[in-house]
Amino acid sequence: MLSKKTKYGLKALVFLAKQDQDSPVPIGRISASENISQKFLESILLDMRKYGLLGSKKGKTGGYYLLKPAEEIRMTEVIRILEGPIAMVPCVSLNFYEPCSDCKDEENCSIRRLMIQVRDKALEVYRNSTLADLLRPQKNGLVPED
Amino acid sequence: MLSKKTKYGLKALVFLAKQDQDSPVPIGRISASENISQKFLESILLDMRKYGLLGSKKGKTGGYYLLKPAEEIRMTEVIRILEGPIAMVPCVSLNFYEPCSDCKDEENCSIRRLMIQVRDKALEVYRNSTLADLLRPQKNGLVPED
DNA sequence: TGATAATCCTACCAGATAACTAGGAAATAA
DNA sequence: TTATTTCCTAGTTATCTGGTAGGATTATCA
Repeated sequence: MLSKKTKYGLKALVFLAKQDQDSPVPIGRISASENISQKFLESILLDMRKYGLLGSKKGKTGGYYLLKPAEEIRMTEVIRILEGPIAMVPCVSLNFYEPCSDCKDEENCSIRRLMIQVRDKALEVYRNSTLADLLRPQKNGLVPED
Repeated sequence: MLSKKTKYGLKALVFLAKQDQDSPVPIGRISASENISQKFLESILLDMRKYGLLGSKKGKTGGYYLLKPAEEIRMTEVIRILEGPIAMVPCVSLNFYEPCSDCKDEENCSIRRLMIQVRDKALEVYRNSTLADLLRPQKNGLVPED
């Protein structure tokens, strides 16, 4: 499940991308518009700044702003900063790898093989979508049969 | 992240599929072989039985066994029983749908659109693999560049 | 220069969930 | 009838999530 942190972070990014890029947007405006606890959002934005996704300006006319055009902000980057690993199992994560304590034969682990497939498919999606793609208003896809 | 419950459950299924299908396997044998707390595994197997994945037999020669051949046990089914929704967001789940409390316009939610793509890709993987596929010993796939 | 309005930083807290544990009832085979 | 299993309910403990509190720091502007 996607954490609220990730959800809020994504919403904030979308909001920022829609704003005038020449002046920073204060937290209060984002939290009010998106119905997010200001203090919680504060910590999320701070995080995104720390990892180079956002810039910030202190003081009276301060706030947050995108450091790159929305077209260049890939979802792989965003998800990893906000949610952590894209993989479902640490032993399959590319950026947050950790061996399983119990697993003896990683190479031939059946669960691992399945989870690698899932990871690769998710990566495919995230790699091919940028913040700019999230902005385009358009109908959601149809649901599959199962 | 995959819960330990799911991991253990999958391991147990794989173990069961490898055994002689004519006699039930007691929990103790599975937990010992797979290094899982017996009591915890007990509750997991009970769950899988409840949802029709496993059969059980009480008493002295009792234990658990698969109700279907491994080829017919799809991962969609297994994951949903053990882990719950496959989707990352309830408002996108096919089997565990729930609307977002905050979301005003579900049809045009940008996060939702992204998450539908991810869900569909994951479904694709799970739908195309059965318990039998997990049994085949074979090398894990190569890692992609990013 | 001082009031104001913003980010920055550390720490804390409450509720939920995950991962297990305890103990015994019910069933079944030998 | 005894040993061995599943079945069931109800705990317990540890970790994580979401949210708060309070103040230090920085920058604008009157």
